[in-house]
Amino acid sequence: MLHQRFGGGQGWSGRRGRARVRAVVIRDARTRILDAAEELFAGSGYAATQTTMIARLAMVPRGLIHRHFPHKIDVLVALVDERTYVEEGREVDAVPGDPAGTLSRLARGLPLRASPAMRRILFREAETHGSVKERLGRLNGELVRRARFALGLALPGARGDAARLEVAATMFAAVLLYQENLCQLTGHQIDPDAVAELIAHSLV
Amino acid sequence: MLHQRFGGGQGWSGRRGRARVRAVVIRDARTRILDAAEELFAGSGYAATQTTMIARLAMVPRGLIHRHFPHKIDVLVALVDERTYVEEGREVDAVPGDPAGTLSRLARGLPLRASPAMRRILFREAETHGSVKERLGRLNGELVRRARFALGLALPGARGDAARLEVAATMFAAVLLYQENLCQLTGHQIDPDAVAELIAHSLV
Amino acid sequence: MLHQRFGGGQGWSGRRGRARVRAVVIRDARTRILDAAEELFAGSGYAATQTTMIARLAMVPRGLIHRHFPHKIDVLVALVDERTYVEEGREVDAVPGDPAGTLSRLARGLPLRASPAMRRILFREAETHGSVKERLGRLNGELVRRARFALGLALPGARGDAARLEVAATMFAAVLLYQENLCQLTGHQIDPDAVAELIAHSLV
Amino acid sequence: MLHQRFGGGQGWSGRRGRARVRAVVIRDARTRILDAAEELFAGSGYAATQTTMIARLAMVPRGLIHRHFPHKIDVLVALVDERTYVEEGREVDAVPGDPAGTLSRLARGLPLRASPAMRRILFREAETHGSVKERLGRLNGELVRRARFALGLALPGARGDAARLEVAATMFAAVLLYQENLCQLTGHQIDPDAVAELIAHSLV
DNA sequence: CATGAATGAGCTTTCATTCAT
DNA sequence: AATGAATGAAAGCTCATTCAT
Repeated sequence: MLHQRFGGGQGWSGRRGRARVRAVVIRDARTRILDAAEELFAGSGYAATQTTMIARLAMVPRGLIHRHFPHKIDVLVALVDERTYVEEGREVDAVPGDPAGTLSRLARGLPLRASPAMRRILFREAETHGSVKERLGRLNGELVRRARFALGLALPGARGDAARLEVAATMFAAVLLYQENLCQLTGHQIDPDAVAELIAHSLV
Repeated sequence: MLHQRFGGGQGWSGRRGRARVRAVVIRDARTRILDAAEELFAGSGYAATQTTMIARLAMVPRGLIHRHFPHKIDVLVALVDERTYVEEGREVDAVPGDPAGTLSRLARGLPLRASPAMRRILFREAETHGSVKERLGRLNGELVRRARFALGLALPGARGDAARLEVAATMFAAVLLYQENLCQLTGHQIDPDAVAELIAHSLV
Repeated sequence: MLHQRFGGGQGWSGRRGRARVRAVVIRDARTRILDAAEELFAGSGYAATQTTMIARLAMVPRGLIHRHFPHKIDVLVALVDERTYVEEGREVDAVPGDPAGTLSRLARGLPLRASPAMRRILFREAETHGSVKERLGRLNGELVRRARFALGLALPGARGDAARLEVAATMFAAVLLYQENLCQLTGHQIDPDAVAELIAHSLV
Repeated sequence: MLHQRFGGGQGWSGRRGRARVRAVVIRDARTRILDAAEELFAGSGYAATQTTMIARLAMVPRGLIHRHFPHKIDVLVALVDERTYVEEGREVDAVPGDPAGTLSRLARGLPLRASPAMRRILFREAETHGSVKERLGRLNGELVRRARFALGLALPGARGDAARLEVAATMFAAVLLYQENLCQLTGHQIDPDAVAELIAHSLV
């Protein structure tokens, strides 16, 4: 499993010598804990995952989890904080006259940095903790906003009226976000490019 | 909350007089338990919902839950068994040349009988118990199958190639099924008719 | 299973007509409850036997048990009261010079009326309720007393001293009482006649 | 209460210093739990003894019991495993011509290492768990086998025929095993030496 | 900082007992 | 008197959290 992570947030960067070594060790344990939690939360859900299981999978003693994360919920919060990221200001690479390509690039350059597992956690645990729901809302909003904007640029003639464009943007965001869930739960794989092409075609 | 239910399965039908009264009382308690569980499972998830909460919301003593459902998981299984229903053999009301209308009718006459809450439960707890996942899989499969079939009938000229039609059917099923989740989690309402219209348009 | 019972204690004997019929029905249910309890208490012990199991085996509704026996312990007490019986005053059929035959007859004409199951219950549940322990004590005492007396008569010359005779009587009582337990638990069948013969022989 | 224990199984043997101290503490808690359970199971029976009572008597918190013994039955199994021991291969110290002394030595060097309480538990809970019954069967079998063998050696002339010798061996085993039960339940003390002397005498 | 035994609140579940019919 | 649904106290067990080492 390879995760994109953004800002470990512990600020060990400047340390030197022995301290650094120890820091690395600690960071490793913390990372392993989060890795394990990510896998287990995505698989069985937050409530059904015991800290014991996390410790076992992370190969750390149980007490160490509570040293890094005083309460169980802090593990989830840390995952959401550190392993999902919505790039809100990024440029949309829209090409006028090519809505399909524009959406495809949007799908690839998704302003969401999150592993498939994290996306499942986001949805599954949206009610569990406010920060998860807030993050998910921001994410979906940004996706819709960007899809709307990109389609507006790609379709200068505005063939599709505003309402239809809104539906297209919403659907696009929904399918991209739920992609992993759909695949996992129903077995149906969804190709973002095909979705982009289909939605683009509906607006021409 | 108003649920469509299909065969309470108690077989009281022929009873009369006093026996009937008793039956009603029993059914009420059982129904209240399922009502409460449906609401709570949908809101907080199965694992995070204690039987005590169900009992309180249903206004029944705790022991009564286990009289009707020996184990907690049996409540979930009963909900899925009795409150979701996939009509597998139903006719598709397809009109050639009118794919949008055909999909709209399909969306309205969805072969899924399940409250919004039940749909959330289906997704959320798909991993919790085999029967939930199986039901969800059957449901999605039937939806895709019917959408595919309806679109084939509605578009006799087969303008869209098979692959695109498949994507359209899959997306249609996904959006319909996830509808509630999307609305709840992201706040974006999705109108099935608009989706039908968009997808139909993409295939013409 | 056929039990010897002594004094049903309900005093239905004199009733007539409808009352009698009803009495018979009641007594049947009560008897079936005790039969079932006897079998289950002997097999699994008092504490591990649920009243539900008794009701099921007796084929009576659960509520009926508590009509006849307000508390669960009352079933055990009734069993001990009605289905074990120590005839304290009975004559000992002793033949001088034939200690083996005397003991054999004593074993056969045991002043204990109790099914094998009841004997197991007596031992197993001796600590559970005072009345059970008291009954077991009385029973053993009577057996020892009679064996002692019988051997005294059968061995007029008093070849064995008093101490040895006491040991013989105690052993004889013990083996007779524990017989069922030993057989059930260890699989070793014990023949009372052989025991009588052996003990008699040891005293000659 | 002093127990002979055989292989505590913790493997602390090689530890030193602080680790050793901790080991002692742990072992103490576990031992106290088993001590308490032994006392309570012997007194009230397994089913009627709550884990709470064990915890109170052992002066440990309730959760600690389940840390050492995940399920209640595991406490019983551990007791039987660790606190009863049947020495199956031991030599029988038989002296030809002295059956009484031979049996006495056999009674004293009983191939069962178990406290009086454990012996009561063995009998009382033989039906509760397979491992208990198996242990009891092995024990009785070994006792009978040894008594038979010892008597065969002690009585070279084989005055008693095989059948009588078998009865003698069985009785000897039964009385030795049930000794505690008899004493506790009936108040009659049984002296193994007297039993040995009596049985030996019956075979001469 | 690291460890895992210790702790107890709180969960599911059981079941004797009650009670309306 | 008969019935079985209802009731809740109490059991076994789980597991997040604490804490001594």
